[in-house]
Amino acid sequence: MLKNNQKTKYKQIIDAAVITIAENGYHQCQVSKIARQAGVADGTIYLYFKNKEDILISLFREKMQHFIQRLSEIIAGKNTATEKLLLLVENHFRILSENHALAIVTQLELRQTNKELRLKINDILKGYLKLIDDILIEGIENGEFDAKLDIRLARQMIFGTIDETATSWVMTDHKFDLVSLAPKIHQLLIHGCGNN
Amino acid sequence: MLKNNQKTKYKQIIDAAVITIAENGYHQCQVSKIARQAGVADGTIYLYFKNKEDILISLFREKMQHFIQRLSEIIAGKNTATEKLLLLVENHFRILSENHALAIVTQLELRQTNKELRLKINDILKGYLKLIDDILIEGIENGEFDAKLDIRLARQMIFGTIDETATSWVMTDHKFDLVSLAPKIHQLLIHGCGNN
Amino acid sequence: MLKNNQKTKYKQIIDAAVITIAENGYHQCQVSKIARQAGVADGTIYLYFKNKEDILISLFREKMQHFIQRLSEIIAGKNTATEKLLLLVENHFRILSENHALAIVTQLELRQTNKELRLKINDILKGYLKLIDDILIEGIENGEFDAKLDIRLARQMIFGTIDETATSWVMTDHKFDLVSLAPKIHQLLIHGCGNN
Amino acid sequence: MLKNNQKTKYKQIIDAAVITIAENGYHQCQVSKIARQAGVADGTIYLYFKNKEDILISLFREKMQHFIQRLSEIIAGKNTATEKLLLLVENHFRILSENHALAIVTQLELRQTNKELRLKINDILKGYLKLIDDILIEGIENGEFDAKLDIRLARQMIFGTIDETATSWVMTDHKFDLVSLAPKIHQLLIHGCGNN
DNA sequence: TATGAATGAGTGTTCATTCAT
DNA sequence: TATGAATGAACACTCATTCAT
Repeated sequence: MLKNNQKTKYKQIIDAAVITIAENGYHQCQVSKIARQAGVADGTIYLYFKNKEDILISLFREKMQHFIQRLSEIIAGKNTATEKLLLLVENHFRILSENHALAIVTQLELRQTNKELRLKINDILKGYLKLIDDILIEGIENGEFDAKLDIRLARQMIFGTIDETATSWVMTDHKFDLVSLAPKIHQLLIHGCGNN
Repeated sequence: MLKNNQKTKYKQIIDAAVITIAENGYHQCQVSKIARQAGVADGTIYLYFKNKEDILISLFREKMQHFIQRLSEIIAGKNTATEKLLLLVENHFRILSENHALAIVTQLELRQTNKELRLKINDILKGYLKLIDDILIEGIENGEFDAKLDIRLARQMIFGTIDETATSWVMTDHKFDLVSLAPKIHQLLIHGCGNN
Repeated sequence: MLKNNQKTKYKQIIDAAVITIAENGYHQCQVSKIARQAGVADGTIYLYFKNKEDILISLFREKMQHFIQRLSEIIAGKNTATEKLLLLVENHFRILSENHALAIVTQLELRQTNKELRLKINDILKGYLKLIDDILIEGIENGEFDAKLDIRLARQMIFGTIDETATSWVMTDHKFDLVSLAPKIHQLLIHGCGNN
Repeated sequence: MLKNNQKTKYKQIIDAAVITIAENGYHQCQVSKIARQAGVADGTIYLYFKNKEDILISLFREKMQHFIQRLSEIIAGKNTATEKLLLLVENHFRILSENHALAIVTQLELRQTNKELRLKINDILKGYLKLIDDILIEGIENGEFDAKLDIRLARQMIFGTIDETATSWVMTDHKFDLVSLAPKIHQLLIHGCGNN
């Protein structure tokens, strides 16, 4: 019960942080603003998080867990790596489209941080990159993908392309429909620019 | 003579900023540190730049101009879009490899800024993206690239892949040789992951 | 209890400001000096005042309130405007004499401010000028004062004379006894220089 | 010729200072602004004035000299102290009315200075106060004024009243006609508020 | 657990003055 | 005389974090 209550307030603060950062930008998001949004006192924040940076890390970890969980479930049971890749791109975009505040925070605001924090974020990101790697390995093994594929580089292409497209979408204030770009992006990732 | 001297001090401050930001990180880089590194007084900075942000913008504009200039010259006169793309990737990586401090600043530190500044940076970046677009258009016109290519998405894939790889290289403290990855990246961009 | 405590710290800072400004002069009175004198941290100042200028405005408002309050009580119940005017001059001088630091601040330091702040100060001053006007009106109505008196000009004479005398006293480092000048000043204000 | 030229540039800078201070306010009036207004280089200022404060002192001395000179000439030859006092008030107001910029500078901006500078200004002011004293002495000697008049206090009343009225006029952006107030002010100074 | 008043370290920018030319 | 590029000291204010209650 107590633990449940803690969990509630912990998530409450994280959700308040997402909203506050999205609305004010990372550098205009003071701890006191998060506290006010969460409906708790400033000091209470420090009962659940070590410091401000810890809020960010926890926020990213928490959200990325759901992200990975959801994508994993969607991908699971599909037969081809090609199809899995399409679903990954499409649903990555879908999740961001469903939560603009979160999209702003992950694509823009969370990057306005120092290298140390970026390394921690990269660490959390590994779980997501593992999803891509698994698809790539499966594709190579069953002959869908090029046997000589450099997994790391292919993963960087896939993640870099998705990320660049998503950031571009956020920078233009979500002006266009992100999800509908998935098939074309997928086509590019599988076949490249070349006239094959 | 005077103009020359001014030009010199302007560049002197910009180069000092690159070094100081790379060494200290964006948020630990005080104007006074840049001044000391440049060998001028704090106040002198403000004879050449409107404010601290203006140093960053100017730095990025100045360096990106050379970047684009150099890549343009290398690409000019090549016959195929495919070859041009390879040279673009390779020399993009080469320029970063030649100047680790600049790589740190552009890949990491310059991004720790608010949206407003990011938009200004994006504006400057457009000159570079135009280079990519021109290659894509040429490739489509002479049949090297897929006629149905979405230029914007293809450009985002190319830039996203290069950028993600470069950032990854900087985040690992330039542990591997970036330039030698160019051919494989190029292969991925042209043919994708698929087993064509 | 809380309100009481707040009130205490608010006044504590104002009193520290009076002393610090009187000792150092307005332009040499840094916020940190006021904080040190008040025995609080610099940041605490900003829990009670919007900014440095707000300290000054508040200081003047707070002191002027007591000033007016005290003069009003002394004047109340006296029968003639002439007597009231004497008491006003005498007690104006008395209050300044009792608090040299405050006298320095109001006669000299508070005037070293820009027009905008001066207008705010003038606004607060209106309460005091009203006291003078009321005396003048009463004097006219009961025949003590000239029926054709221009209230505004008479008020400016009275206030100008008191103020000039007080400033002169402060500029000479309170060398002479201010209060004992009241009867002569009063005589001048009532009868003028002329040989009536 | 050279001396003439010097004189010219000296006055040129002083006049530029009056305009610049009146337009920008004392604290927004940088030496570089005065230099630009005067059409000289910043450094040139320091060939004619010791420092910024010296510009102010010199400005006040220069203008006050003309002020006193002009008032002296107007007063000279008049037969009664009463008439002289009227002419003094009237022409004091007239000179200020003729030069709004100068009025702003002397009534408002020049007072935003520290005690040290104020003492120097007071010193220059003595020449003007002497004019008043002479009128008072003459008035006492020829029986126009009260034989028991305290010269210092009477002078403070006269100057304080003129000054307060002039400042009030400047603070209201010269909304009313200052010169036409002279007779009433004069009446007040001679006869006071009383119903004589 | 929860509060919120108090803390105090940290920095971009201005501008009077100088001095080499 | 005249210039104007260069100097560098000086300061109000913010905000993450603490701790007495």
